[in-house]
Amino acid sequence: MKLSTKSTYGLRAMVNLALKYDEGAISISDIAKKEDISVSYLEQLLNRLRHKGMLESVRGPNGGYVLAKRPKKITVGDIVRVLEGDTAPVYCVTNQARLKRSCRRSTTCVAKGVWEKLADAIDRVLDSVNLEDLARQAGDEVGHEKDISR
Amino acid sequence: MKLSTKSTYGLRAMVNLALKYDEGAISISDIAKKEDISVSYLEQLLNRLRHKGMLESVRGPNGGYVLAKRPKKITVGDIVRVLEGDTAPVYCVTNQARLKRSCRRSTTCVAKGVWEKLADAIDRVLDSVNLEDLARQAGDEVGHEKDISR
DNA sequence: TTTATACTTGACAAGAATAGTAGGGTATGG
DNA sequence: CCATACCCTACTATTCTTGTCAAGTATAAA
Repeated sequence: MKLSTKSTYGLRAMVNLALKYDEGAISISDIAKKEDISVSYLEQLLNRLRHKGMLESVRGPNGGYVLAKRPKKITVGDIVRVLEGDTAPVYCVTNQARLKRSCRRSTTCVAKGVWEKLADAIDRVLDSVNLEDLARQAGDEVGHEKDISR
Repeated sequence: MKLSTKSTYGLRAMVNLALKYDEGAISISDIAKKEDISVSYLEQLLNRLRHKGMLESVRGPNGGYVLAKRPKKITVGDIVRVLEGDTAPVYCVTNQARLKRSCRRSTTCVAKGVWEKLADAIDRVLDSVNLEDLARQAGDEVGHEKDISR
């Protein structure tokens, strides 16, 4: 019942991009360095996000990635669903037909109700937070650090 | 972000035991047969639940397992925590000191807030349902089937 | 036009976790 | 005393995770 590093790294990368949304393309290596993530691994994650329409890429020198939508329009849930494949805690309650595996055991169906409630709660939380929220928080942190330093 | 079969099998087994809470010990093989789970595998799960004080065992002929507490006193969360080890979606927000791994990345801390909200939501759902609830549901299902069959 | 930069893609691989199997040992009711 | 059923440990096959590596392609700038 753990999120993989795909989601946690991916979210961190996306927050970085949200913080620099108005500054043009940011390169993978910049993010990788700042977040201490392997460049090759991060490449895979960002590419996947690009294919799903959350990022746009610019090739060549000074290239990099840019959010494809405004930070407010991208939720944590969007990112996790792309990178984790699915947010459902068990396959029988996923809403992605491709992954769905039904079960015909009688008491499993009793359990199913709990898993459905759980899946709803998870989605509700993940979709309640967007990149703008997180970027603002990150910005506040920086401001706070400055206050302390004087 | 998936629960393992440990939790799903374990919960199904526990619901079976809740349904027969007043009928003395139920053997592993009975449950295994009914739920179509390997006996050896189920043994491991029930033993672990016993060590954590959720089950009591009776050895010898007519032996088996009995819930150690009233069904109402055992939540789905209790079972998942025993079998899954932990319900937290990432290690940095677990409340089990043994598993905790902290991170010192700046933007990770931004993400941490989301993971904490998620961990809370998960626990809230899992602890809101107990075995009595599920047993009652299972009982209703049976009654409903009977109604249909006449 | 050349070159360095940076994204693109696919294959591969070590390590951990999952989902079991196997096979002995121990207690106990009949 | 013996069949039943729990008890315990070790082992294994498979899958998933977490990367690495190599060989591209596109493009801005010199």
